Amino acid sequence: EKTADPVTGVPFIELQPAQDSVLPTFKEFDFMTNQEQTSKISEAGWSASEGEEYSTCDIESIVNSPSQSEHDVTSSTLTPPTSPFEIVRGRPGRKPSAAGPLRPNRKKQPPKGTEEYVDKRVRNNLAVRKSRDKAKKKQQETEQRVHELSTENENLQKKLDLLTKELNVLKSLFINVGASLPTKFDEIMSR
Amino acid sequence: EKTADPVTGVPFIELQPAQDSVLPTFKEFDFMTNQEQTSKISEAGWSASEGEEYSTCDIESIVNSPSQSEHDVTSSTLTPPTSPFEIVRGRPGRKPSAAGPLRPNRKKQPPKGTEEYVDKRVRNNLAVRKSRDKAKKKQQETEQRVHELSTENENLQKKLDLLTKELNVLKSLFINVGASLPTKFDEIMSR
DNA sequence: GGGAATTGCGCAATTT
DNA sequence: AAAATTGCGCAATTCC
Repeated sequence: EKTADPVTGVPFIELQPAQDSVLPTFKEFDFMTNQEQTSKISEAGWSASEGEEYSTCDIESIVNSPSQSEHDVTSSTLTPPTSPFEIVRGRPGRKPSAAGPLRPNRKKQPPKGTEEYVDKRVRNNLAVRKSRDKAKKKQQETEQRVHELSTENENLQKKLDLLTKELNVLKSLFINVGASLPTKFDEIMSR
Repeated sequence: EKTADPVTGVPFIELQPAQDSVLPTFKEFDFMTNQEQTSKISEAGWSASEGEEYSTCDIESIVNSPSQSEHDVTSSTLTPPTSPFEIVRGRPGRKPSAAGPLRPNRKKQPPKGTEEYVDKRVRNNLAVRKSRDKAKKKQQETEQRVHELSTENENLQKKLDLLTKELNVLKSLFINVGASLPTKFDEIMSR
């Protein structure tokens, strides 16, 4: 029986199955095909409806945890962690997104020899490049925005300083002339 | 003979070898090992000293060019393009950085079986992850900064509006009382 | 010179 | 279903 990921060498972690669960263990589940996983899931009466959010595990904390039993599962949005599936994704591989739900709807990947496969790869590679260019552009624009806002801020601050100074001067002049106006002033300002 | 990259399917471009060159053609060079490339280079009496900058080609323009002979080689900083090595990098692969120089000083990569190789890969993979985490963190901080600056900006603008209003009121009051102060005012403000 | 840090790229799992 | 994202590893390059 395998005890570590054949590719990365990261050791598998022993996880406790959910109580009274008919669900397979982490390792068992992980070595199933998508189809097998899916049927196991429905067999267990467990399903994810659209919009539901499930908790995921923090892979790093599992891998780095001195005690293998402490696998800090983050709190879920709607459903408390009740199934080992929620930590299945702790296996080395794609890390789930922030609140990545586990949706047992993986599609079978096309066979590696097929023309379909090649087509898909080519298209995906184009999409990946596009997406990354976009992200890069966004990053640059965000930094540009910071510069613009900083400049604008400085200018506003300068104007503010100037106005404050003017106002103080005017007020002191009022005092010199006579403090008879503050009442009127407040009245006017309140409009 | 191969006419396209086996992986990406991007067609290879026919390039003209440098005049009187003992250098191999693009395709020949591209299929050499690093070591073979290096010896070919020194064999041709071509070398890059520290600090020299060489021109590189614009891969996109080559690939997208309707005419395969127009491979827009960017102008070099110190050395005009005189060798096909400068466009060797037009092959699908790592795109040279902005002014990416071509330095024929590639180190021989450790053999794939070696323990040294594995060590290197492991270390590099760690470094890559670290670097990407850092970049991601930076991006988030930049966006956070935009938020902060925007908020600050709004607040400053509000203050500014208020002060402006106050100032206008005070000034109109002055006018009501008598226009004798503007002179003094300017005098005071000029300090 | 040499190891760590970057970066373009492709793969495949996932999300949208 | 197709396109967009995203974690990850490789290898070339750059940085220090």
